[in-house]
Amino acid sequence: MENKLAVQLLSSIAQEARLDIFRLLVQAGSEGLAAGAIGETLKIPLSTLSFHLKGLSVAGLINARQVSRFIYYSANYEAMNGLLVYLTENCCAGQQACCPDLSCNATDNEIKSCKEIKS
Amino acid sequence: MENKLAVQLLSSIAQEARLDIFRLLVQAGSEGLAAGAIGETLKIPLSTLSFHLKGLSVAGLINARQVSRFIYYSANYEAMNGLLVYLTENCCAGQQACCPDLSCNATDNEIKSCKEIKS
DNA sequence: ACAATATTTCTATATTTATGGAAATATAGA
DNA sequence: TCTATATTTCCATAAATATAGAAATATTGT
Repeated sequence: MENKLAVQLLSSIAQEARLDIFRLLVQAGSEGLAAGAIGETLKIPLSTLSFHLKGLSVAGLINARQVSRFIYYSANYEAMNGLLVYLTENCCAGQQACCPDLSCNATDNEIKSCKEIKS
Repeated sequence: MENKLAVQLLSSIAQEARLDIFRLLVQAGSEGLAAGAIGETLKIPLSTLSFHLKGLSVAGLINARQVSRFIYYSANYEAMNGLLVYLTENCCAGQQACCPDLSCNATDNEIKSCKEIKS
């Protein structure tokens, strides 16, 4: 990831309504939610919501797919993970004692290991 | 963490210069860097740099400490970690197959376990 | 007290972003 | 084709943010 892309992603969630939208979608899972459902849940006027959904989409932090009349929006987990890694890269001069070690979650196997420990 | 605080933190790094500054400090470790050293490394005019350092400080993402004539800025790792957790909380409807499981890094012991696996 | 260094504040200007009502577009069912 | 539903685009206005030169402030050594 490079600076400009990261700024795009960060800008897209650096706003109260958009952060709420994004977190809702992160929690909703890959199926996502229709625009109307998002607006209803978060009580956001539709034109405003549409403006923000577009911002998140253009940045690349959420995906949209049309299902008949509905448009389902979902979190782009890859983009999110890339951003988190970018932010914490080479943390603490390589000692990495002070930040979550995201690289331990970077591959599927490592994620599995991490979860096994937890359970 | 709550929405408004997270937006504050995100806004503070949702800008090219400030993201560079923050990442430089994340990598520098807890000792931090003097303002002048940051400006020199990143080629940012001092008044602009000062404006951005203030933004990051007010948001709470970096700390400042004065050492004689120098002011050392350092990353606030707690704030950063809190933000990362907030973003990924309850990811994927609790299945957490799609995002780094930061909660496995949430405590020191868990971080240790995670690292042991990796090595 | 003076000079040198480190950093911030002041200032004006330029740019970007957010808001929500009203109208437009798109899809689907009767 | 008519109607209802879902979502977006248009628009004007309001507000927040970024830039960097010049001047001001703070600290230290002589």
